[in-house]
Formats: sequence, C-alpha cells, structure tokens
Amino acid sequence: MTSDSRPAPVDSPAPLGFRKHDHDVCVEQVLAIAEARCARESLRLTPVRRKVLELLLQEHRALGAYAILDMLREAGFGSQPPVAYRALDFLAKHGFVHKIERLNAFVACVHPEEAHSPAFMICRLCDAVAETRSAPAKGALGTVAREAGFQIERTVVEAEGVCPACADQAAS
Amino acid sequence: MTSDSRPAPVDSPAPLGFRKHDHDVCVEQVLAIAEARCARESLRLTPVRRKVLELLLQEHRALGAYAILDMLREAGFGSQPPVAYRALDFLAKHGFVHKIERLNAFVACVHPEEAHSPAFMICRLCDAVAETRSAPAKGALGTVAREAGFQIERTVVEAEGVCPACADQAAS
DNA sequence: AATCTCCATGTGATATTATAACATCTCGAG
DNA sequence: CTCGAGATGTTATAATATCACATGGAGATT
Repeated sequence: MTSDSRPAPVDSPAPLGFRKHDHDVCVEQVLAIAEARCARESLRLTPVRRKVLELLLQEHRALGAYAILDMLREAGFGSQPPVAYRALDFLAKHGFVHKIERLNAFVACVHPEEAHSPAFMICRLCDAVAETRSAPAKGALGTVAREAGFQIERTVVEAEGVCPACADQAAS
Repeated sequence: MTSDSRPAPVDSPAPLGFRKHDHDVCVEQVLAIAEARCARESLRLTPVRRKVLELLLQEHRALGAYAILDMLREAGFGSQPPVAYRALDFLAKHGFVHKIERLNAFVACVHPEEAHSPAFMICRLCDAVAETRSAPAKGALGTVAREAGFQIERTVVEAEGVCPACADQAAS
C-alpha cells in the first residue's frame, strides 16, 4: 500500500481530488499553514504528527491507520498502533485530517485554515476521496433536529459513487 | 446487553427515536411490512434474518454485530460472526436495517416500505439513534458532485450530538 | 542548575470489528 | 429424483482500535 507500488502513469491509480494539480506545491502549502496555525495556537506539531500529516498530504487519498503505521516504521518512528492512532487523533481533533467513517481511513484536510464541516465524495472503484464543504445542519436535517430537540455537534457526510476518471474508464 | 437487563422504567435507558411510543406495536408493524415486501419481491426472510430484524426492532437502537451475535446464540442460532454479518448484509442490502458508520453498528429501519436515503442523529451520551430522511444529493453536495463529474450512488449522513433526553438531564 | 510537571512517545498486550474459505444443508426448478 | 443456487454453520484469520504502563523531553518553578 506504500507509494512504491505505483506504476508509471503519474496519478491514474489514485486520482486525488479528481483534479490534477502540482502535488508538491500543495503539500508544502498545507504544511506551512498547519505549522503556522500550530504556532499561533500553541499546538505541538511534533515530528511524528508532522510526518503523518505529510504522508497523508503526499498520498492525497484515504489511508488506513496501519498503512500509515507502516510508513512511520520505515521512517524510523515507533511501529505500534498507538503511535499512528495518537498522531491521527491529534491531527483530527484540530482539523488537519479527517476520518472517513465509511472506509475507516484518514485523509489530509485540504483547507485546514479554518474550522469547517466537511463532506466527502468517495469513489468505490479507486477509493479516491474528494473533500468539499457541507452545512447539513443548515438544511432539512437541521430543521428536523431543531424540531426534535437534538443538538448537532458534528456531522458525517460521505457520498459514495464513481469518480469522473473511473466513469470515463468504464465508458471507454 | 440483552433486553432482560432493562430495569423498571419503560424506556429510559435506551430512548429510542427520541419519542415514546408503543414498542410492541411498532415491532409488529415493521415486521409485517418486511414480510410482505419479501413475499412480494421473492426475498427470503429466513429465521436468522427475521430474528436479527426483530432483535434490532425491539432494542430500537444501534447494536454492534457481536451484540447481535450473542443474542442469536442465546436464541439457538449459529454463534460465529458470519452468521450475524450475513444476516445484517442481507437486511442492509434490502433496506430493512442501516449501518451507522460512526458506531460500526446497525439499526432497524423505521420505514422500510420504500427506498430512501436515510440520515441519522446519534446521541453521544446515550447512543440513541433517530432516523430521518435526507436528500443530500439534491442540495449543495449534489451540485458540487455534478460539477465535478462525480456520480453519487449512496450517501452516509450522520449527525452526532446530544438528544433531548440527555440535554434535559444535563440541564437539571 | 536541579527538580517538577505535563504531555508526548514507545511498547506489549488485548479488545473489537470484519472477512475468507470451505463443508453441509435446503428448497424449488426441471 | 436430481441438480443448482443460495443459505447456514464452522474454523481460522485479517483488519481496526484501545488499554496500561514505562520512558523521555521541554518549559516552568525553585
């Protein structure tokens, strides 16, 4: 599951957020934003945590905790599950990564600069994940919740389907 | 975790869909609907499957596969995980139960008479789960998906928060 | 500088959730 | 009756996640 299993074509196996773009730049930028925010809020972006965020940004798709753990091991960090889970907990708590419940996996957030309620589109064929924003608490669900007296604190919104790349491939 | 652990008060420990109602009637009704639909569509609502649906309806909250498995064992069915998972797969595939991804658990559907896209409100204090309908593909998410060329097939919408009963308790 | 405290890390063990693989059984179609 | 599809049962194992406890490092306090 590490990136060395990737064949020649640049990014066809793991189509990222459905759009091509300069990976390295995007990784750099988000890391810089994360560092800035941690400095501002006195959060400790330690080496393991930074490494996990970097790995997720580079892969640009959802990775399971154990896949991350393998990479951490290769990078010389601890190799027991809590190492990965703790880093992921920290990153998720502060919005730098999101958990994809449907996949029991994690993705780096693509706009960690502010709090937001994410929604995801998950390709069932290639597992690519694209993040967008959602505001389910403002729509019909919010109305129902308010009427029922339910206080929404967090929402999980995940759409499963077929991404453009896989749809094209199927059509051809 | 079986229902015999329930103390005197009718349904305070597991507040169901946030509203009181006659449990037995509701179980009966939904089972009847399920049976009718299975007959109509030539689906085989076998004893294990029916039992699982009945258990979930009676509990009226999300149960993990292994909790269900324990109950199946007590009822004389097979006691290995696949027994529960297969029944749940069947029921979920046909919309009689839903999986709550956030909890890795399952709830009986409260209106199995027609296909629908469910949304859930999950109390983080008592684990009660209420189902309502959603149509996320028709809102902002649908627009984004259409623009991105992503074909939505299924959506997971789960709101986590505090149910009315728990909120009352906290306030008192 | 010594020490204290808090939080992060490392590790071993274990819990929880889920699936693979294969034998057997059952029921309806032919 | 026989055949085939699908349902069930069982063993084994995979994948995901947490607990508990020892160690370590950076800043605050003395």
